[in-house]
Amino acid sequence: MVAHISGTTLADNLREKLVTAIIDGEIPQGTKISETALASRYGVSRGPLREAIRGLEGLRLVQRRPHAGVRVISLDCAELREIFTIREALEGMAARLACENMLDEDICSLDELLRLHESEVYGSDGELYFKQQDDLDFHLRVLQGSGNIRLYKLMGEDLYQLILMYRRQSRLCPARATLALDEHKRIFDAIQARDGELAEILMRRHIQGAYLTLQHCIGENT
Amino acid sequence: MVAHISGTTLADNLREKLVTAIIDGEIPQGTKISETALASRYGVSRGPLREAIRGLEGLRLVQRRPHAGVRVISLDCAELREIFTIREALEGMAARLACENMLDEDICSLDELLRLHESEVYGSDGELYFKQQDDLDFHLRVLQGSGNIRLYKLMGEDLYQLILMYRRQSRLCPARATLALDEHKRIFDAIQARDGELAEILMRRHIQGAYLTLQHCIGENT
DNA sequence: CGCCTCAGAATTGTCGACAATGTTACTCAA
DNA sequence: TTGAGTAACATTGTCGACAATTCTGAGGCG
Repeated sequence: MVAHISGTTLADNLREKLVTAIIDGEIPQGTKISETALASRYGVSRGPLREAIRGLEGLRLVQRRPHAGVRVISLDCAELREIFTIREALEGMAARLACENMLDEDICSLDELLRLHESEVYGSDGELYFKQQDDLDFHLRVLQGSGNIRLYKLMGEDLYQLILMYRRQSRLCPARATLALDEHKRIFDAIQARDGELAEILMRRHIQGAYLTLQHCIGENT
Repeated sequence: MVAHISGTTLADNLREKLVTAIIDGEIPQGTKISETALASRYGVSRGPLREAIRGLEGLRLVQRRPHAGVRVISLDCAELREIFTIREALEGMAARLACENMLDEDICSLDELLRLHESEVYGSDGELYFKQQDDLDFHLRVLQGSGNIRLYKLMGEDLYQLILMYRRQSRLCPARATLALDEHKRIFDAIQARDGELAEILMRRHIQGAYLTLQHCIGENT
């Protein structure tokens, strides 16, 4: 009983599954992917599988050498730094743009989101995973508010996959919930005041801070 | 007599060919791509072709609807603006990073490149096309000098394809050669002085200026 | 003991055929 | 005349088999 979701394709479904499998570490970093093995595992032929892998290649989740197979990328600290640097540039710009382009109603909605986050942080205090989702939500909202669709897709669909991969696979210790929320609020204030310059600076600092704690965390764990 | 370049693959070759075909406008914007037609045209089966198309999809050069075919994206002004905004953020960051990470010998090499460009600009004065290649060279050098490999690939391999597509397909009129060269030189000075803050600002202004002239040009031609 | 050579095996790349879906054009009734 | 319904067609998606290339390891030579 194959669950054929209409309007989609085996290769597309498979790509999504593989993305989450890699992000969750189900397929470990550095693993060489065997086409035949994966194909039989997911019950598809090698055709769709190969197309799905081409998609992963576009996301730079795997590296491919012709005639020699693909392997899942392995995340080292240098690459984490690279990704966060790119993120700093892009999300800083997104914050700046959001000041110009975000609709008043979207700003109100973002305000509500922050209040929700606040209640969660100060309400119960064992919500590490939730915190991550909240953080993601806020950043995605800002990206969306920038009005730059390509920017939104580039960050939200491509780079965030890698960041999630880091977060999931390095059991991390973000005692940063209240601090991050506070920074979010100040970024929001800048957006509400339509102060693009300030919003960009604050966002960049926020991401730098996130990187430092994450790096510190990894340094302790490895 | 098929020219099988060893160490590569039909799908990869085909992807490159299709990229240049799209960039050069050989396959017009908005065209619906027929798999069978393209496959027979390039003398390959539909398998490699489909994989190549997956690659194009990753570059966002084509859009795909399941079971309904892919079509080449069509470039409008809004998207041009989006791309240049992203470029501004990323290359600004690249310039900042280059100040920290660029080796002295690479800086010397960049200096030589600029002198070469200067001689070309003031030597013969009918070199519009050359100017574009020079501009590209400079920016790629800075990106490479940032030391951020992912940033370099993201701009150099992905986004620049789209920018080239604009440049090629809108017969443009860059009487900006000397101005751009001057800006390049000032950016170089900042890099040489290891002044990241200034280099980022100058690079961002430079790209904003390039966008304005390009936009102005398109506005006149359409 | 180390290194090179060279089959054999395993894996990747390519192809043609079949199945599933979307599109189009025609018929017929309101 | 126009609109819905439907049947034929065209296109995309999937599969299994074959070809080409790389990897592995056993054997021999220095």
